[in-house]
Amino acid sequence: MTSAPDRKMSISERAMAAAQRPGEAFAGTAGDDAPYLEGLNEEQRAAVLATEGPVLMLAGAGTGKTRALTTRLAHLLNTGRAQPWQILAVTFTNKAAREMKERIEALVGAHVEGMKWLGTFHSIGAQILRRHAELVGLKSSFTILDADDQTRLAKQVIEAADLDVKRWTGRGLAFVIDGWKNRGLTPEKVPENEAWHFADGRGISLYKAYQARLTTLNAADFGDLLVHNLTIFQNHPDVLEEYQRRFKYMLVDEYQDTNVAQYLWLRLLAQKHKNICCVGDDDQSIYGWRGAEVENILRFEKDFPGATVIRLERNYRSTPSILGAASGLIASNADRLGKTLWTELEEGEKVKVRGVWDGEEEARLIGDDIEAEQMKGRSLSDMAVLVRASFQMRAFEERFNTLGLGYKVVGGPRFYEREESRDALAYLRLIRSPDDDLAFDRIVNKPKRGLGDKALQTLHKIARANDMPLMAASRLALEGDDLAKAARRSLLNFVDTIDRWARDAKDMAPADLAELVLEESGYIEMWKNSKSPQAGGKLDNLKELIQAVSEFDTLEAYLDHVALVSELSESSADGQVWLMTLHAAKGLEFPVVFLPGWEEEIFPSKRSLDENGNAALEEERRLAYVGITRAEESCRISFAANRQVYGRWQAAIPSRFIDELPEEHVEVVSEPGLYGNAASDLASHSAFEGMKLKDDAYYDNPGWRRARAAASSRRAAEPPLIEGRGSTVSVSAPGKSKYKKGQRVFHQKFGYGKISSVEGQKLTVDFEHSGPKKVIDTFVEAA
DNA sequence: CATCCACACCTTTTT
DNA sequence: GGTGTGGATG
Repeated sequence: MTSAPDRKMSISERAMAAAQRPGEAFAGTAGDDAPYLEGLNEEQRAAVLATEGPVLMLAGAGTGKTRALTTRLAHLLNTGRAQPWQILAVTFTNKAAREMKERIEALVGAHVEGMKWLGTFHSIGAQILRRHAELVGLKSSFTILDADDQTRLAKQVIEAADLDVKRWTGRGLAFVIDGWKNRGLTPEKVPENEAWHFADGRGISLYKAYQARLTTLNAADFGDLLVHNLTIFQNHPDVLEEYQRRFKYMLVDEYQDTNVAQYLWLRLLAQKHKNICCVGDDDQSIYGWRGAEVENILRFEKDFPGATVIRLERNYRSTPSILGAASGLIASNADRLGKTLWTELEEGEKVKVRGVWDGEEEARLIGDDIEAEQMKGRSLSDMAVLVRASFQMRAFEERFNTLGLGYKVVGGPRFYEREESRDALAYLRLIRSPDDDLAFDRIVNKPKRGLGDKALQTLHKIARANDMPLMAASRLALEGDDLAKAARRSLLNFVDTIDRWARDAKDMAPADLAELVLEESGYIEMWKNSKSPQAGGKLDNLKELIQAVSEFDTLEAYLDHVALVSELSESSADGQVWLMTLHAAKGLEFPVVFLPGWEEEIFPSKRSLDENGNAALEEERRLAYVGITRAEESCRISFAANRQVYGRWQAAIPSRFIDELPEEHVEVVSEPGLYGNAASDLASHSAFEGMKLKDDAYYDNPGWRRARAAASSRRAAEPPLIEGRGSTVSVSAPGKSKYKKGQRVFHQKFGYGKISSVEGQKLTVDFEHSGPKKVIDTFVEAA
């Protein structure tokens, strides 16, 4: 059980925490009746007490997973089974790591400080790599590259290989390399036949070149943090053994999201003590696109014979309606371990499904709902709007702004991805690691120092000829006479200044250094003189950045933090509605949850389906499951008939996921006639009988009347149910269309077109002006 | 070196 | 629809 970012511990948890005076807890008397075990259910308790040997904890949504998990850690510490630094606890996200830390702290107090090995895979991987960097040809001061740096570097590699940069993008190469790294593959280990994944068979050699560049730059990308670990463990058994011995107990959260590299890493480390506890929920695996392998969790028992499997199925979060809807939906997935969530909570309101005319109306109605809830005394921070993709957020932000509703976007544009942040960081990076060419390139002439293209080209040439970093090449260039006089003076000044800062850095607080650098470099001056309207904001951000640095003791710690965390700490928000993607919402819960945009092509995402077919569809469905199960009391799904994408109007049809919701847990509040006979058919359904037709004055326009007319002319034509599991909601109504392939039709928004295929009531029409689109037949008329 | 314009790409999700 | 990049131009 986890909670919204700003939610406090429950009262019982606080009581437990208070009862647990840190010092006394370590007296060693804690046994099976320790106070912190109170209030756990049988399965949770089993998960805490099964300390020895491999354990797989299958924890459904809202079943008190985090509580079981943190109690387990507290138990290990309290019973003296392990010292804080002998426990490896890995999570997938920084948010999860932070939360776990806080909750353990509440249980065992300051002892959490000793838990040096609690963190994300990447941060722990980085820690280990710093200690043994030289074993893979790096210095321990190596820079961690973010996605942007990675792409630039990949692009440089492609350019150096004389390939067409238009055809083979840096992003593309970075993507392929990432895929290999996710599977734990160094260039040597990539199967030959996969060279074709990029640039007509040159994939592997480009990967090699890319790695060589990284070594020269003394840098590691995200994937390297783990792959280098694997290389070190495999080539240096003594190092591996050191860690195997150290980690007496291991704990892995969100195991369903681990990729192959992470899996190998865990397996190597667990070999000695085998006390590994993996927690996960196969139904919440939503990171397949990033290399996560659900198989890892599905085959745990094979990997660790004799594993104890514990299922947490009692849900403390949601009402039976919400659970029922979610369970019914996820039942359509074939590839799952399967579990049955149950709850003792009261029935509560049904999951509401609402169809609306367009995205604007959707945002307006959700805004209204939020205000209505607020009137009833509900706090804004108890409500969340969860979207599939971030571009969907804009409609809501605009609406909330007009209403004056406070909202908080989680995971929006990232602070450290902004231009000024990256520039400032580049200065700091170059000071710490002079080999960091990406940083050098970024700031050598920013602000302008008269080191233009000409000078830079010369430097790059020298660097390439001698296979050295740009900083070293600069020194060399200053000895030779390849540079123009002005450039030479300027470069000398630049190099000297960097050197001086590097000396200063040794005995200076990092925040002071940052301030000094930004001032002396003229960087702040540059923005002050800028006429750009954003300059003010940028200066503010720079101040904020310096403020952030001041929370760290060393420059290193700060730079690592930035690379691995990439967000400023979330300030808690009362009086603000949450707005975030479904991915960002995993692990959170809210009394009221809005799930807009449930339309084919958006959710499930077309792009995802195009790339990965059925596997992707199942992942999208799990994402829907995650969304619904975030809700405690009220869950409101909506879809629009029309939506603007890229500024073009698109007809949309309701998501197949809506059809898959079990009818008995759902209440449909679609505007009547919206989907032609679909909605009216629903009205004839037992569950929806007597549904009041709303006054439709609002919809009194020609297009609408046409749609209505078409709808009523075919009322009760076809049964609305998709066959299969008896009672499911059907909104997209696969009835039979009166239109035929090849027929010419007119559509209110798209104009004239010819039908290219008919599938139930869904037509694919080749419109003369807007190209092929899928539309519901009630929206067109014969032309 | 600054500014303009054409164009491509975008709208999946993140360490 | 907006934004960001890269090339051409003054």
